Amino acid sequence: MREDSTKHKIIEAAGPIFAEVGFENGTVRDICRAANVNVASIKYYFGDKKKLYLETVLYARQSRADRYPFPTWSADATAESQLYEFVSSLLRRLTVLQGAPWQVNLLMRELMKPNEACRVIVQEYFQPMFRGLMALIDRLVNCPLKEEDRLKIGFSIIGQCLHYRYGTAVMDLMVPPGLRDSFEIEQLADHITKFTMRGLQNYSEQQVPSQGESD
Amino acid sequence: MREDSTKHKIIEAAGPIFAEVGFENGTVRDICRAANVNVASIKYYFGDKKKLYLETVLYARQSRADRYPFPTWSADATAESQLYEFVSSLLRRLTVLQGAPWQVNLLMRELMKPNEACRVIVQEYFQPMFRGLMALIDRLVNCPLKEEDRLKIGFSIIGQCLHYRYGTAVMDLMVPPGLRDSFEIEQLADHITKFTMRGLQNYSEQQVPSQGESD
DNA sequence: CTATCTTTCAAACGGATGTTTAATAGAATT
DNA sequence: AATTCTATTAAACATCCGTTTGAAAGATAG
Repeated sequence: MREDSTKHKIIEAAGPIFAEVGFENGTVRDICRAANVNVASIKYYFGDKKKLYLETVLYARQSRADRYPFPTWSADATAESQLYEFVSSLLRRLTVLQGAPWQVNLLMRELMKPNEACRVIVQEYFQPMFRGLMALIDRLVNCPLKEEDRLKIGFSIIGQCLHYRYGTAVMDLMVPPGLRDSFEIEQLADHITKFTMRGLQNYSEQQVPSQGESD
Repeated sequence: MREDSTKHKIIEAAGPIFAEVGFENGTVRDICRAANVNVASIKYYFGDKKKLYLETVLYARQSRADRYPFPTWSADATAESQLYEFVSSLLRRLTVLQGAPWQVNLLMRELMKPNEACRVIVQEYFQPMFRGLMALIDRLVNCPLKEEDRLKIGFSIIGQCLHYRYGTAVMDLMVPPGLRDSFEIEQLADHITKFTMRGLQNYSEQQVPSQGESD
């Protein structure tokens, strides 16, 4: 698709708008004004607003995948340094604490309130990342894992990261201004890595006594 | 407020609608049809749609606080059993893995995309819970903590829990049907508790060697 | 009963939305 | 040059939105 084609201009204008206010609240008039095209162009090129949204979401996924093909870990790196790399790159992708590019916001919006594009995104975008993480977990743990435990550990890692995106508003009210310096991406990744490493270190060797076990 | 008053009927009808589709997409006509009242009632009782939304959010907060005042831990329980109690009650509050009542969904929506009601909710609903968690963390860790570390640990715990609500759509596609039995609240709470306990156990005694530290 | 206040109602207002039309301009083809 | 296809345009259409109106119905008090 040519960079200056009308279709491309519309998608590039629709992306940030849909990402910020969602499908319903993004009006075709706003989009067309931002793209400097006539309103009728949407019917002409996409059929209707819904199809424009779908193409915009898939375009966002594609352009993110192009820019971040997939983190390739150097084979000789330690498993822990790979975990750190995974966590920090995930935080960076979500551009936690910064304004995220519209592609990320649009994909997150789609994942949280799934439309038709969600399945495609999960399969092509999320699952490969998650499989990489699961393989990494196997390398981090000193014993074979049950599938369900692998999943839960993966969710624990991802949950720690995603919370810094979901809970932005809450965090702003919880973290005193004087401590903001301690919540940069590197330090968050460092904390999450260490927290997770300890959580996994003696995963099977020594079970912590737990009350949840017996009742 | 009387149970059958018009005002009460409107709020009870507005709650589920706003919770499901948000403020902008919830129409006063839909709400009034659901409540079996005339559209003009909204102006009469609330002034306008915005004020109705605000009152509905605060009503949701109040009714949740009434139902779940705050978990009172028995003083003689071990810190770990208190952590398990905290985690499982949080999961249960969010009614992870179930359809949540509209009050929860509305509050979550408000926390993620804050309007004016957000500050009140954070202050009256979230901060007390979080303070309780931080005090619990102090009891779990065998050394004095820096404030920023306390916060990060708290976010790690809460992040693990909240991910099971945020990521519902993703999880449904990630967890094979055969493994669903392993993802009941008790087992999730058990995993998160153990994972966290290990993450904290030797928090200061022995630092895991980390690559994130030196670069 | 009368008068006053509160509550409900159908209808309409002004504006915004997604969509469609019919005409026009430009490029490509014959 | 004449024709055909593509692309763009301003304007209109039908619908929905939040809000408002003015009158009717109901309750309350004198």
